[in-house]
Amino acid sequence: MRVVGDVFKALADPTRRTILDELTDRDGQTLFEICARLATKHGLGSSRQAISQHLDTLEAAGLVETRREGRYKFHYINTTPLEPIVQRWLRKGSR
Amino acid sequence: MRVVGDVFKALADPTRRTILDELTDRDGQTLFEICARLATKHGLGSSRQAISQHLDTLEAAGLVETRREGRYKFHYINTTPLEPIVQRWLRKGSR
DNA sequence: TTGACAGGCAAGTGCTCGCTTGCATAACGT
DNA sequence: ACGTTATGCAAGCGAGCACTTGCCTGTCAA
Repeated sequence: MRVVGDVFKALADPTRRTILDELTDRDGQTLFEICARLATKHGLGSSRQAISQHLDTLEAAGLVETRREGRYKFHYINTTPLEPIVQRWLRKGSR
Repeated sequence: MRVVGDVFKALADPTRRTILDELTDRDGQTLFEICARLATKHGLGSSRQAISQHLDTLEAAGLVETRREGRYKFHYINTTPLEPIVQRWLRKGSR
């Protein structure tokens, strides 16, 4: 069962936010692609297992969806859970 | 120094999100008011010190601003840091 | 079939976080 | 002045989290 708090917990970690940045820049990357580009472009030295667990967390929150193809697993960002999150407090406050 | 990650960390805890709900419903409450209304309306049995620390976290993130008046300290919600947070990934992905 | 490649599973570790506990400070009423 | 009310500060504890380590499964090319 997926709850709202999972989205916030997934966004709490800076590495996971950078992963979402990467998938925003180039959608549908594999695990190894993400590892390589995080190291080069963002200067993060996270291991493969660490990033794999981060992707699991993001997938559990519904922010990342995956597609298997042979021995490759492609990761796609899904921004659907993002919008209603903040609107919760913006409705009455803004305008 | 206030960083972007503080906002996400502040939103990661369900109790702090409920506090923001309460301040959205009635802005400018004191610490004891928030404690009482969290207990009655939301069924949360958090102690005074716990909520005080949560308010410190929210204030450090810029989501809550305070105003001293005598022995009372009023807490006001500030939704300004909220909007640019999610827009970061919604730009390219949605629409 | 053998080896290399892409990814998964699970136990253990160190650190952070939420919460408690206990005492301290400051403002107000009487 | 005294007690009460509203809040602050700081050390300590237990649970959760990010990360590592080690091994295992499945896929493809030669």
